[in-house]
Amino acid sequence: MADPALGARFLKAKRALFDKKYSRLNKEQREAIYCIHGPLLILAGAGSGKTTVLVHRVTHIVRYGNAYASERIPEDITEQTVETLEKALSFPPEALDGILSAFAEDACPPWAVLCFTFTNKAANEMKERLSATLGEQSADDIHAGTFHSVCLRILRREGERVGLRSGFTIYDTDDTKRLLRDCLAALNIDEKLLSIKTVQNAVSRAKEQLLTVEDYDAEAGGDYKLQMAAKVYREYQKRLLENNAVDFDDIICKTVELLQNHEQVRSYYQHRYKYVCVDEYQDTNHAQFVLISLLSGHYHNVMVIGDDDQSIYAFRGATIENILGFDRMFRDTHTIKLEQNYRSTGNILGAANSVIARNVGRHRKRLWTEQGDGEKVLVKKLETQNLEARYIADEILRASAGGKRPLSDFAVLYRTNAQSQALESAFTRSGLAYRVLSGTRFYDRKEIKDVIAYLCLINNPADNVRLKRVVNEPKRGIGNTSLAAVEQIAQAEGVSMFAVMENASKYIALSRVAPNLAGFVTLIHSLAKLSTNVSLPELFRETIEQSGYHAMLEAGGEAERDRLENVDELISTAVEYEQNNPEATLAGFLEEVALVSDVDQYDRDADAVVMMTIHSAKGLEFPVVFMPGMEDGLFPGHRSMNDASEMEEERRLAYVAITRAKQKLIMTHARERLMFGSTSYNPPSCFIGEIDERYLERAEEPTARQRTDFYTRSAGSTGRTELQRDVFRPRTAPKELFSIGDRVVHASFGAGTVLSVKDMGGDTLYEVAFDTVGTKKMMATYARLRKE
DNA sequence: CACGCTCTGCCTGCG
DNA sequence: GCAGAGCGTG
Repeated sequence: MADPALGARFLKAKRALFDKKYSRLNKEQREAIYCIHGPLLILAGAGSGKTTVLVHRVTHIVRYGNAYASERIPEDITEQTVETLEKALSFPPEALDGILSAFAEDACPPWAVLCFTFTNKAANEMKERLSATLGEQSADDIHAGTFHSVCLRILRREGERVGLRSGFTIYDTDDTKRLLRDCLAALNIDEKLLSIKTVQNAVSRAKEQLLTVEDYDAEAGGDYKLQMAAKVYREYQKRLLENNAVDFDDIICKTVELLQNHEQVRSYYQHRYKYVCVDEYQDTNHAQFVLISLLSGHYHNVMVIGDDDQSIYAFRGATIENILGFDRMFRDTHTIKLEQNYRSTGNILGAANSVIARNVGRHRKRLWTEQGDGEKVLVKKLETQNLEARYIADEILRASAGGKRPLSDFAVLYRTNAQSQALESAFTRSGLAYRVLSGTRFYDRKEIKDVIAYLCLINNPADNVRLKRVVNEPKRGIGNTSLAAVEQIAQAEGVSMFAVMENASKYIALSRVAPNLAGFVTLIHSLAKLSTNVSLPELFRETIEQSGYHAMLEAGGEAERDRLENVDELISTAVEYEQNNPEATLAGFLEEVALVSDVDQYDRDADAVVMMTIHSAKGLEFPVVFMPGMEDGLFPGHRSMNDASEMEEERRLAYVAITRAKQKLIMTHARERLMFGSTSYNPPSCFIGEIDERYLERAEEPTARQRTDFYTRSAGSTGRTELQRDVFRPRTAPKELFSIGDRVVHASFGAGTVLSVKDMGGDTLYEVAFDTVGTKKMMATYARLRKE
């Protein structure tokens, strides 16, 4: 037996070495990494290095297992070994890996670690960072993915046990809507009584709560509306089954059902995954919580990380109670709070803290920083939304002029997508390069969904929802009446609509449209045949050609040009997919498309101001952040203002927005604003009032007359007053006139050549071909061009 | 069956 | 203020 004093020195040296390895992290972060057994809740405030902790912890588990906490002392330990270890303490952290690996104990194989994320983007980021620390080989074995992709993988293997037939398709929210519309029609329910949106939400909430049709029916009780919703839910599930389809919620709750009811399957996965990690835990719903509990049911090594203060998705079913009550749901939970912020200045954090402190339902946290106070948060009142937009554009031009800051330093974060309109036009006029992260995602575009629907049909002709979507797109003379007849026969005979169409001539009811139906059937047959022997891009091209979809868009001329481009873009994604997957199949492509619906829009390298909703900004950070529309009725939204829990969610949203800013935050509000076509006069947001004044700087406002003056006269009109000049004065030389062919320089676009010059209402519109950023149009007053 | 007119309702949105 | 859906007519 070794000398106890020597053993103690060994343990001390070992732990000191680990601390040294992670010396760039703070104490709480290190604690999170070392704590690998049992339930762990990490409350990670905004900007507290959440991802770093997550990645390091997984890496640590795989490399060293329980090495840090272990009390084990090697039998053969000698004075000399301990001395070597103690000496190693002076090594740089990077040089310690070799020594530390000798301490490894119960290191976990990578394939036994499961990490859940919410978005594909987060999953990819995690995989990338794990590759960087662990090496590609091990990182690839770690199962990191979205809830949906992980569950789908399980369902593809075991789905038959919960009533899914192999090759089932996935319906997105739009397909779901279409199917629900059919259900309402079949049940003779007026959409005015029970809107599609309402049932869609009801069904989705029900599934997130793991309520079956029977449960829901029972809960409806005497409530007529709920009873109707229950009927629709029942019909909807029946039809999903007929179409061999699942919706997004089914992917989760069918997996839960599978694990709950099939001991063998449950046991397999429980033993397979030794460690379960969940990112953004505040966004999980009840079904996901149950899933996590089931999967971690054997080893109980479940770690969740998140920030209750950033829970902003209650409206889509997330239950903040999951993170608030984690320690009650999992016995012997260890909780760690990460409160040191590495992102923002003191004033910005002060503002964030004072707003969020008003919420009642939260874990108490207070962000702090070692950085200085920085600049105060600027609050600026403007007269109208257009002036607000111009103010922002002007401030950005000023702050970026002469390359002081790249445009990518600036972000404009707003509550609603509609707010981007005014901003965009102001930015265009100022010649500011900008990017809008819009609400409609690539795969949500109508033209893309149409082409995909054709492809789904080739892959699975039983898919009635997709069939109905494209059967008359472009027009083929197959209207609703004929379609209804087809559907009725299909229902009566218990076959798919496509099967009825294949034999259309057999049915008297269809005699009139039979030739049209036959044309469509021939199209799908011929494409299906093609799909077996040509490449995916080739198949896509043939699909849009033969279906007449391409011709239809071309006939649309200028108006449809974007759509045409998007369709071409889809073909490019097929090319890419084939390059990445040697065994590319149509079914595989469609599956990926169903779950990967965001082509990551945000490119942080592009030199452009970025604008987006606060929701989409979660997880991002920017040196300078503008928050326009800080008005009661807009933010917080008028629907939330008389509901305490909704107000708390809006407040968390404000907290998310504020904590995106690293150095400078500017909040603006407009006295009058166009909402739904009419003018509203909104008071400044109550959230501004909740910020302690010592963190604020209120910009003084020009008088009403002066402002109106500026607004009513268009930029550069002959009647410009001194004041207007003062507000929007060009920062470079006074307006100079250029002609075609002149070489000019723009503050943010660099050098270029003037292509055209056009007089426009006293101002001049230049079209300039820049050497590096392409051709742009801009008004002289705002472009501030200089001679090269 | 297709087109055009009127009516409604509208925040945020991952898979 | 605008888009999508419902409805009536050619």
